[in-house]
Amino acid sequence: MRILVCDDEALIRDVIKEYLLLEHYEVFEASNGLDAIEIVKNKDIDLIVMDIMMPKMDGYQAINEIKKIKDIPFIMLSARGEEFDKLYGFQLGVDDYVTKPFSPKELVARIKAVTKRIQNEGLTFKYKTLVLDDLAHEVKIDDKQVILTPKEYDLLKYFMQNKNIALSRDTILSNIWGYDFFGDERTVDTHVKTLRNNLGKYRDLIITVRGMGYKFEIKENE
Amino acid sequence: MRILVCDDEALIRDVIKEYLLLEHYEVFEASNGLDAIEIVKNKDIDLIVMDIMMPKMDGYQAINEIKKIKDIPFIMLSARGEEFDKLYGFQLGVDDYVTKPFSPKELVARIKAVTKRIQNEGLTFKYKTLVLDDLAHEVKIDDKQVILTPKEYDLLKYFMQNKNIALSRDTILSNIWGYDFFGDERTVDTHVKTLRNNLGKYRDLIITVRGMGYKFEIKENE
DNA sequence: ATATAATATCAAAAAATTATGAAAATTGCA
DNA sequence: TGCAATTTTCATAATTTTTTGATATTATAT
Repeated sequence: MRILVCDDEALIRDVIKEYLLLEHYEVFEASNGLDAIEIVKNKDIDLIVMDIMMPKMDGYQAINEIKKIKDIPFIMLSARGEEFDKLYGFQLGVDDYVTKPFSPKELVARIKAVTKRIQNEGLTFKYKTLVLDDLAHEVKIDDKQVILTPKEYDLLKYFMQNKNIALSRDTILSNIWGYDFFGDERTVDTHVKTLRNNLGKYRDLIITVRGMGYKFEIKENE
Repeated sequence: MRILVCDDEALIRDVIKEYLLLEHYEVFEASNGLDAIEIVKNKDIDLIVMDIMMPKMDGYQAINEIKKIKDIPFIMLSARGEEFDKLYGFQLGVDDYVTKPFSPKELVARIKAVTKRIQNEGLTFKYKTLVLDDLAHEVKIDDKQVILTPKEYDLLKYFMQNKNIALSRDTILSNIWGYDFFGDERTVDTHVKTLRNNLGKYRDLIITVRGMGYKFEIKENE
């Protein structure tokens, strides 16, 4: 997974780079939009971390140019207080954004989330006649489509990606709701309930692990 | 899990402490970097919450010194508006940081996230056909799942982690129930009983050490 | 062998956890 | 904006687990 970090401050680039290297990403650096475009042309970049405020060509312009070349996911860095209108007005194609000052861990978590999304893009998860087609974003049982709400869909996908692993409510929350969800843990229970109801004969695949959380359990030899 | 909170403001320390105690962390306090170093030397601290701005020795210096002694995860507290450069120039190895004013809930959530990473997870313990798979949070004997209650599971895991070591009821209680359990020591006996029953042919692995406690004894050469 | 101390067992009470249903809040969209 | 769908919260029911305390059993020293 190759990541391009574009920021005019070398210090920030370095810090981000250090953290990403720890996670075994391949990291490229650019100090301005023009350099970034050059790198995108020559390297097979999977994700770009782009600062908005930069001399010469700002982050928005750079993204515009890059989008013409290749469709790459972006995470934007913005200084606190930068106009949110502009931020929101732009967001076609921006996958996430992070406000400075940010915690390195937060940035890495978001990058991970996006890259994970990329890696699982279009994957299909199956168990017997239960099929989750992520590209079509639909779920079928016995070849018949099952209508799920967005959260139910995310939850099922997360379960299928992590089959046979006991997942705490906390883990589920931070992976599906985001690390910054500070609501009630019981929320998970409710969604498990509705998801189970929608899974019909497969409802028992979601096992309650008392004192722990839930587990999507499938016996491999069937 | 032992946490050291280092901040020159007693009020802030107290608030953090209150919240952490609710989560059953053991909390130590230091009002300056020097004290923090002393505590790290003498107590087995698992995580440090460190304010950056402090008199005498600031948070950065303290971290530098502590890192020489022991590699402990840090969460930094920084006042909003503290120089961005300084913040980023330093914190390789800082696991997260939180900007003041922060919500206690947020801080606790971040602490939880870091401590969770620390704890050994996903391990598998085996003895002959007795297998404890911690990731799946399940126990099997002869490839057949054995249903255990949470306490039984924790107890078995603890035994398997400490095989061939005689463990007093007191030690077992403080490790599985927590240091703040004020109940009867006989409680352990009851759980040992039910665990033995569930272990079937392996029930004799748990040996009673009269006048002392219990021991999970396995002969390595079998 | 017997007394004594420690452990094992048991079942009922207490506590904790999860499931569920419904209301309230939020979000997304026409 | 207002409607419909979704998400979240919250109270209560259902279930499971934990603890307690009484009694039985076992081990040990004399």
